Amino acid sequence: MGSRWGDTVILAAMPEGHTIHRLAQDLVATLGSAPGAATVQATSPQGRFADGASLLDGDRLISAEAFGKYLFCHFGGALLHVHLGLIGKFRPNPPDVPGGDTVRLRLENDRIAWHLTGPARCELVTPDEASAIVAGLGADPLRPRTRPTSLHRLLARTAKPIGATLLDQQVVAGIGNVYRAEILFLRGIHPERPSSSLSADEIDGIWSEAKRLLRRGVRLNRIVTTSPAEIGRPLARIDGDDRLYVYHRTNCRRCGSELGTLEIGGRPIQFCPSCQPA
DNA sequence: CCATCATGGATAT
DNA sequence: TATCCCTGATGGC
Repeated sequence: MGSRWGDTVILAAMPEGHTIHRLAQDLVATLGSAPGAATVQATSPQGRFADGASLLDGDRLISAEAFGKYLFCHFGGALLHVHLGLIGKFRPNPPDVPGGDTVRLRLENDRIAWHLTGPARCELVTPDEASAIVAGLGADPLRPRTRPTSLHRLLARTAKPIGATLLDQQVVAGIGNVYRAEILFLRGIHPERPSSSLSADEIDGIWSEAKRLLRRGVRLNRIVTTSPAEIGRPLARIDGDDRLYVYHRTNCRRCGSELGTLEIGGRPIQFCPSCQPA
């Protein structure tokens, strides 16, 4: 269930790039400081980020930004880096909800309390350390004015399957296991195709599809890749089994064919043998 | 109650 | 390639 914040229901979103970009927006909107606005109280109910939290306590959140799945929160006097990993969550609560013993970091003002649980990373970093993290990432389709130039170059250079390179954050940042499967489905590309065999048009297609789907993910705060026309319902009302074409399904949502499953890039991917011929 | 699994990634071998 | 790390929903007993 989502928690309610104003008119917006904020769902417990799943951590691919859209989740992190949406978090950056929501954190600034709810905790961010207009000049003279209230400061943030920071604690670590779990205790594992006690030093960092005490350093942030009483500071102001100036801005927050996402690069792929990496989140950076710029406070007045410190820079917080958060990576949710597979199971991490950063959830909004009413301010009277206390943090439980799994809450690594609690950021609170008079209106809201954000609870960070299960992060792969929660640390204070220097600007140089943050730059080094960002420098190691491929192009992020959710970043403004970003072009797929490096994507073309990196794919041309490797015969590794496209299903593997799309998961590699050094090649393209923000795509995870769900979007990988859905993007390749929508572009009709078999996941085992060697990256270097893709045409320029196919790479541009992957890029624009990623941009479209991830942007939609930010807007909805969840992953929906099916089209309203195909499902026969408005986007906001597409849910459950109808949200995806192939990921974690046994049959193709479009043509009904039995899906294949392969382990590529160390993780399982479903594909439609009919819609994505080899 | 317990085991399993998940939309991720760093680190060891 | 294998192992480990975090949490919590789920399903089997």
